[in-house]
Amino acid sequence: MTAALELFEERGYDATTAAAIADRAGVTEMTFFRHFPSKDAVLIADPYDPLIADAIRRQPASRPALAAAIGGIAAAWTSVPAPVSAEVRARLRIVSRTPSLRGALARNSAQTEAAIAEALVDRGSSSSDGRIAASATLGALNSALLEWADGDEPDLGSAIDSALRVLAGGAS
Amino acid sequence: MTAALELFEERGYDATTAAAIADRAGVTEMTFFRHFPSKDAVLIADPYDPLIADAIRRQPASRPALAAAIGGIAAAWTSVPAPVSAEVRARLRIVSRTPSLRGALARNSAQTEAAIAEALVDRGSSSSDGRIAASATLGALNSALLEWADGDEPDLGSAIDSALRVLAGGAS
DNA sequence: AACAAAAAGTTAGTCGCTAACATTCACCGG
DNA sequence: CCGGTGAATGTTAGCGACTAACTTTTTGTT
Repeated sequence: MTAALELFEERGYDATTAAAIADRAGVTEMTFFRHFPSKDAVLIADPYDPLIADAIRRQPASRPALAAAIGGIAAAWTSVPAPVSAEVRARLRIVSRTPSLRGALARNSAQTEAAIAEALVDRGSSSSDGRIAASATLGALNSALLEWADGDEPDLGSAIDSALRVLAGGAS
Repeated sequence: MTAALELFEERGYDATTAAAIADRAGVTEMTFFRHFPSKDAVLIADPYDPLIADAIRRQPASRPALAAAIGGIAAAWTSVPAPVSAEVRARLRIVSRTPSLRGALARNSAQTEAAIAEALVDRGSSSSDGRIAASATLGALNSALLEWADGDEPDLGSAIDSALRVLAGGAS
């Protein structure tokens, strides 16, 4: 993973072959793929799905689906410590600079999306509404995260806040 | 394109090689890639970006970003005739049944997203808010479209309506 | 009929990724 | 200290998406 991140920084993602990563790590290409299911998995991995889903389930029942998803995500992110967010940022910065990785990010978000949708259904949304709210929320969140990663502002929380503010309809 | 859609229906997307598509079309693999930049481009192509962007620019200035994006898309889709929507549906149905294509859909949406974001900025949004609202809207829209394509209900308009209703915060 | 431009073919290669099988390594009881 | 077992790693070979460089055919026009 270290080797991969170094190379991505040096030459960019697309110009880095899996073989080169393996080489720098002193390992075979096959070994690389045994540890990571794909080249993009080095950058895109988030184990936060259950946290988010739980936080959503704890949202007040009175809130509509979109608001509940928003509130849940905001709550979940408060538990992420600063050192972790620095790492997340380094990864996302590469993603934001590499158009070909946008698809990978979305594909990865599919699981998170399903988890959110399920949590919303548990709260009483229709499955259709749940899915829609989940994908809208994640779309906004990913967009805000990428922008945060690419900019200078250190605070992850405020990046998320601005995404949620827009979703809540408060932005002109 | 016809050859590709036939094969996707018969064997599924992943099980259809580019060579097989070219073969059925009576053409070389190279020729296929000269007409389509990638295998997934056969399914995912939408020339509606300018339409949507214009419709958004025509939204009342008083509306916040998200609401304007919603209203613009709804307005733009009313101009799509029924036969076109049948074709769109056939394509999207394959996308919805093929997880590996989800990323492709998102990658393709990037252009539409940029167009929407730009239109929102023209209306006075900050570029950050514009991007966020655009990606949320497209997330919701894509999600609703995929669900529509996979279901039985013929009316595309109402699928879009439900996406917009959720975005507007009216869904529990 | 001649010719320029556009489209299609040929060949060969890169890169991501997988399968099947062989090998080395690390740890653990005897 | 030995032997053995399971995990981690290596080897080879191959598929499929895609690209590059170059040649050939087709097409439309004068």
